[in-house]
Amino acid sequence: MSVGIRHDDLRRRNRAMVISAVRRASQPSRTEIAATTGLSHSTISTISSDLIAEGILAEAKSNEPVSMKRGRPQVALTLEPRAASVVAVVLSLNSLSAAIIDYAGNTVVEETTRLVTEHMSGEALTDECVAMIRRLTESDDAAGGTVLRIAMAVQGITDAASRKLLWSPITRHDDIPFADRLEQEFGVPVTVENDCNMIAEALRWRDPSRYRDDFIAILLSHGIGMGLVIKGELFTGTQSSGAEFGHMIHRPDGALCRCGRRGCIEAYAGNYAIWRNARLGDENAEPLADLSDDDIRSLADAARDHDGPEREAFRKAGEAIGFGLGSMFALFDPAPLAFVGVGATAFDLMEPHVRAAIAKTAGGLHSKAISFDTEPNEVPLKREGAMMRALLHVDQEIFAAGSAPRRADADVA
Amino acid sequence: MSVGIRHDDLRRRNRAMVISAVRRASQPSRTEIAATTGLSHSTISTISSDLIAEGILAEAKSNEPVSMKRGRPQVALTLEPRAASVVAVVLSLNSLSAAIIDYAGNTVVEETTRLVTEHMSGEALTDECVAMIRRLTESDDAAGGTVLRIAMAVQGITDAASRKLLWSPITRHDDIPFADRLEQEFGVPVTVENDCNMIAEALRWRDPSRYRDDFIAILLSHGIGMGLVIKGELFTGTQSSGAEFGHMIHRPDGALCRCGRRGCIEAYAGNYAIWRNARLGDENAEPLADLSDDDIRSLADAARDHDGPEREAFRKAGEAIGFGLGSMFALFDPAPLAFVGVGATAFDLMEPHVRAAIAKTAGGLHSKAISFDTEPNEVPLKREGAMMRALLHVDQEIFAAGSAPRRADADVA
DNA sequence: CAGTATTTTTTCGAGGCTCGAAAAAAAGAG
DNA sequence: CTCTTTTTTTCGAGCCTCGAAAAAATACTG
Repeated sequence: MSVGIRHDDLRRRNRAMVISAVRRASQPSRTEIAATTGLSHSTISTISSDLIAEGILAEAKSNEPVSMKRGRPQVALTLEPRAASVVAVVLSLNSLSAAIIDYAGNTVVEETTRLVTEHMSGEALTDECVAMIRRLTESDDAAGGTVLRIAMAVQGITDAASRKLLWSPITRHDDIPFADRLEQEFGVPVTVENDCNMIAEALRWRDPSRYRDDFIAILLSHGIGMGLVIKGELFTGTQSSGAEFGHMIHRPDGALCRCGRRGCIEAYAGNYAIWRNARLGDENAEPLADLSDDDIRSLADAARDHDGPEREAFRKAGEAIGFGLGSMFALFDPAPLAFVGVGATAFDLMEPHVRAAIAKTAGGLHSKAISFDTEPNEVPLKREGAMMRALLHVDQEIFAAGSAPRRADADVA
Repeated sequence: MSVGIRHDDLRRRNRAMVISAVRRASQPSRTEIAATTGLSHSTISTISSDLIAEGILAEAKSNEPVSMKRGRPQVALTLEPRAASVVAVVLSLNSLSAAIIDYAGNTVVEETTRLVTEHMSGEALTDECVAMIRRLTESDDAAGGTVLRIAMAVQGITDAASRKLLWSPITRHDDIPFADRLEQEFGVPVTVENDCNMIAEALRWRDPSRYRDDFIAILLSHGIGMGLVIKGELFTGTQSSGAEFGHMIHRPDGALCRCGRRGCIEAYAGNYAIWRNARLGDENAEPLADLSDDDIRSLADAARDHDGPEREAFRKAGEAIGFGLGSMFALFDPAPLAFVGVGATAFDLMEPHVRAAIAKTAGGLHSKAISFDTEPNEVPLKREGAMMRALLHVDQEIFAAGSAPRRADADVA
């Protein structure tokens, strides 16, 4: 049962609200914050002056947009960049990247490397992460606030506690405890989360008007991933990161999936599946290990150019996605969709079939009204999502709790 | 954005916690409540004496279980039955029932009627509900607390705000605004919710050790319904009651479903589908309108007796359910299951096929560990669920807020 | 049977938090 | 230079929860 509310929780929650209001709005004044939170002006005044004294917020002195209004001008509040920093790590098939980000969300340093993840053990992968983070934190550019949190976005299934990678297509090894090792190395809390969930988180911040309480991000790539936001919350499994759209069953005992099972949506709509259908015409052929983005683009060009197996392969992919979405919509009603990744460049070939399939399902009543959007480049989204996760945690768990000031140089102000 | 916490919210929430602790535990003492809520003894003491003064709680004087312990004996707190009452209405195919329930959860009066819902308009159905509730509230037995809330459990899809029945198999009419009409008639808040969601709510109270944070109730009846609890919350759609397991797609463009579409799980596992497969062997035959429970039982007997079309029909049903569950488990991991309704009496015929299908899906790793339970009689569950919904609302929204005492005779104590 | 030990419940003052009202601050308008 | 308007801060009042101590109610002990 959830625990009672103590008196000091109250302050903590209201501090959290103020911080979150500042992060969300561009540069709100105290008055605006009072309006959005519903708290009184006096409370907001007290809390924000505390936060400024602690070096978490700052008054934006710089630009004068010349209010042109009578009365005392509003003072815009901002996040103090030096209040803290976080590290966002993105680990994907054959690629690792990391960045240090300041408290205001600006990237301070970053690095990206190619590595052959398929042939690496869990330990080797962790070592690479440790080494890269260490290079970044020790680089000269990494001045500013102390690192208070590290967030990883990885391809694959993570556990519900965000501590380890349970299974991933990028390596043959299971149960890689990234969080434990990284916490040990760097002495700050670490989370490991599924990359598609991070994509969803990022979309929320990129375009809050479109992606707010309910939406679906689908990653069309070698495999098929999904990040799901329902009722304003990231939807995860009870034990794992969940939302494995790609492994919902499209056709019982159907095409051979990379996961070894049969009939998964991914076995029709993953890059390898589209290539297999177009080039081999054999649903049971062993999935290819890797496939370049160009391979997919040329399949798409061929499909656009003339009728043939390529076009049919994209049709099957669209159909699988559409029926899968229809099944999901039976559970929680239709929601706006974002298709992310290379596959999004070929989405024009799939869209009519996606819609046609949805129309045959319970969600079909509104099939035409469902909004589709595409974003070919998933890499920045993954990083932004991991960054936001880390920053929000600092906001809510560390700074909202108060106590000591965190800024490296709190006495400057 | 969610609103800040004011000072009086604090009291309201903590009052809510105390009430909920009393409703949950059998007869907790103040000390136990302090332990479960984490609040201090003094706070619990203040709040509970307030609640007693307001006639919401009472000290259980009666039975002495002879604590056999040294020290001042604990005083058990109970819900004061006369603090309020609620009405629970259950509307199903050709059947309407309602009951008045006191604040402690005891049924005061009840009534059940058969009616031919299929041929009734929305207005006629509402009229029947109004008439039955009026009979109950005006009956002599209905002494006790004032009715503070009415909760309906209906077969079909309701809207997310729990105000109307959007679509139902029990009538050909759509969009029936039960809540508006009943509120107008009786002057108390009314909710209309999907019956399977109420079944899930009821299971939580019947067996909290088994069904708590994550579980699935599946109603095997003429159609297939589901009530889903994830992370301690009833899972509903964003616009509708959602969780329409029966209309997830099992086989694209497959068997003809009662809903007019093709390949839904229900079109393989609903009573009509099992009967159709067993007796007609034609998946495209128009679904029968009604089918008695005995029809299903005799199909099950035949299937147990010898191999043949009956056994095959149950196999197909089990397979459809299993693949459907597998797809769901890809989204949120496996959870304990309760199979409710007539179909549960034939579940022995389906279980191996359900498990075999799950084993072929992403949830399959733990397929043997997933617990199945059956409960043939869904009717009391629906009523209990509606009752609990109504009572919890009174707890949380009305009594937690405080202000005036609600008891009919608050000065008796 | 009286006194002691033990456990539960209540009482009471202290400390925090938010709120409303009023004051102070900071501009533009005339 | 004064008035008006709007934002922000200050200050006392009113709640709420907490810890400690007191009160209450029972079993144990000799």
